[in-house]
Amino acid sequence: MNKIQESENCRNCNCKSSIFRNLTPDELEQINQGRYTVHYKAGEILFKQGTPSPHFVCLTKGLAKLYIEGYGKNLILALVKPVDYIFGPGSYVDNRHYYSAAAVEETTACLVDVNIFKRLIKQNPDFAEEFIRRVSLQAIFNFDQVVSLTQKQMPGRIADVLFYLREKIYEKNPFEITISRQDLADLSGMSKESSIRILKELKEEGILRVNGNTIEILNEKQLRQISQTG
Amino acid sequence: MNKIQESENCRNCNCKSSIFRNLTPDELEQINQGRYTVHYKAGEILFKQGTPSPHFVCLTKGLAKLYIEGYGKNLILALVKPVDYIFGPGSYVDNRHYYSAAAVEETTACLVDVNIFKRLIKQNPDFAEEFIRRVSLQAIFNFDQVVSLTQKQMPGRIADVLFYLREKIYEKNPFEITISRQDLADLSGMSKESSIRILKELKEEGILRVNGNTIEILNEKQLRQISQTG
DNA sequence: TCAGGACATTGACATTTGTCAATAAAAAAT
DNA sequence: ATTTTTTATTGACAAATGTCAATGTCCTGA
Repeated sequence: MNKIQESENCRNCNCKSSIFRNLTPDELEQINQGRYTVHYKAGEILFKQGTPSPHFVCLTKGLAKLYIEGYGKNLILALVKPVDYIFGPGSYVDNRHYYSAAAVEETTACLVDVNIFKRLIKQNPDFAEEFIRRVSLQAIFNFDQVVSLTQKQMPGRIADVLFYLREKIYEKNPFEITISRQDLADLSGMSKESSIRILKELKEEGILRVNGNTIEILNEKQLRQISQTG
Repeated sequence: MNKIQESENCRNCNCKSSIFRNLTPDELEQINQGRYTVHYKAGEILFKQGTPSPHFVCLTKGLAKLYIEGYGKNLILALVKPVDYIFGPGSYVDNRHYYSAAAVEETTACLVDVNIFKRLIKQNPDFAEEFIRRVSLQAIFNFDQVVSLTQKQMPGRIADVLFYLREKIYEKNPFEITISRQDLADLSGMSKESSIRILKELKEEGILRVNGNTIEILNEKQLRQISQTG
């Protein structure tokens, strides 16, 4: 479907995360040495919150969700699609995962030894700076999310999630979601019944077209308005 | 009141953040060159969300709150006390602040030119690694916070904030809060009326002693229980 | 094809939480 | 000391949201 293609070797691979752009061929070769590829079926868990975190994970195919297992409910922090990576804060603290990750679709990932990654961070200042920049972007994204979750009412939260799905994940409109209604709820901090109801209301108001898992944003302006109003 | 004391010079200063422990005397001198001290009265704003972010800010006295100005409400992300620093993610993205900071008490801070800080990050890999470690700790803290805010009911959220205040900010019990009830509400994502009511209920149940701004956790076990139950 | 299971949908209802208005208390200013 | 202003408190009520139970739909495997 697109030009992304795996390679035997990180040097020639065109499905590596752009975070690696500052690495020399030799450094890429070091990454390659400590790397292996894994396939996951939809629903399979990549790693569980609380377990050791020995890998930098780079998604080359599919879709994964990152979620915190809270008190009865889950909170989905983000969806990750190719070519992006998963590298949680625990790697620099206590080598534990602070969230779980699961494949939403059939997924392929490259795992890289975390120590190699950290060694390169210390060796290559440009790489380190790029890494810090990405961690910062992540933090900014999280700020938006926490404001949405704590200060907006349900329609506003659903609106934000729909924009996120359209702009960052599926990148088209209409888009066919591969996540469940429960996932939609876990992304927007509400019960699945509520997420279904809000979706239905937005449909009845003509703001969305919803047909099973196909969603189209019909009235972007009004949805944007709902996102703002809370 | 304590042994913390400012100095003319970062090298001899014993109120510098421990993040600087990996710097050489020469590097500390570089920090010192681009540094100046500022005093703030209670309530004064250190910087506003959206404005340029030219400084690494290190608190040497007082207490500050970091808060996102959302839709009508504020969300307090953290309180910062000496000797700790404020350095938001915008510095590595677009040089803008993504949250505001205001003095809660009479406060003193050292401001350091952000470019000097970033230069040292690139020069000194140990310093860079320590910085990444701290950013990671921050992220982990934020995870706990977002779970509390999105998955717990009001008593659980207040319980979490009370533990935070006792363990991380005032570091004693009983403790006298210097933040308002509105701030308490902004920390726990609710209206100030609700924060007052929950405090009252916890008092009536004998879990807290509340007298004006003095709070004592009387039944830690039960409060812990409330935090867990949601 | 059919049975079983997972996911989606809906309605009724209880609970949680916010809003508004009134009052009290405390702090700041004159 | 007194007024003014801010902050804290309380109660009544409305709105938002979750829970539970029933039902429908879709998909999978025998």
